[in-house]
Amino acid sequence: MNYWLMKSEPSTFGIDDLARARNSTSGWDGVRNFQARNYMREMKKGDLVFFYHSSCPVPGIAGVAVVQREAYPDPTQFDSKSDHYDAMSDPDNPRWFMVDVKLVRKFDTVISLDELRKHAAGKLKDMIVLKRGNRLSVTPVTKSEWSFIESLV
DNA sequence: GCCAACGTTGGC
DNA sequence: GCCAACGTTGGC
Repeated sequence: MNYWLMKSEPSTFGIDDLARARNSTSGWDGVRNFQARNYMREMKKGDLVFFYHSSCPVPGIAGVAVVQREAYPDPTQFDSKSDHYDAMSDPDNPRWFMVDVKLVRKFDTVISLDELRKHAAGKLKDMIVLKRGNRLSVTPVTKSEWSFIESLV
């Protein structure tokens, strides 16, 4: 089993939106970055995901979700009315993929980016999301990083 | 294949 | 709203 971190802006889709979704499950559409897409295609059902809130008053990890459905073509790429429409994508060879995730638990308080940074020289020294200039919206998390962060909850 | 220009992300 | 950092595009 593998571990991941996925970013979303809570003003668009936050952990509370996932909690309100049918079966607490939602598709994670709209990813338009090749590296992030490639990571999503590696995801297996049952993999665990940190749900990260970005571009908000307290950026950080808001809870845990689980991969419920493995990668499949993101329909928004073919919807000319969607913000995520991609005229270059061929329906016979789609560019963009998405997964479905189900909420496992919302943390009582967000593990803030500030708090994570306190460990940036220690246990979390290789964590991608703490690297300078990182913008990748889907990143792998190691087992040791995962366990350590869970211990901060 | 290089690289400048541009658009986007995301913390502050 | 600013701006550093980065990915992508497109001219050459």
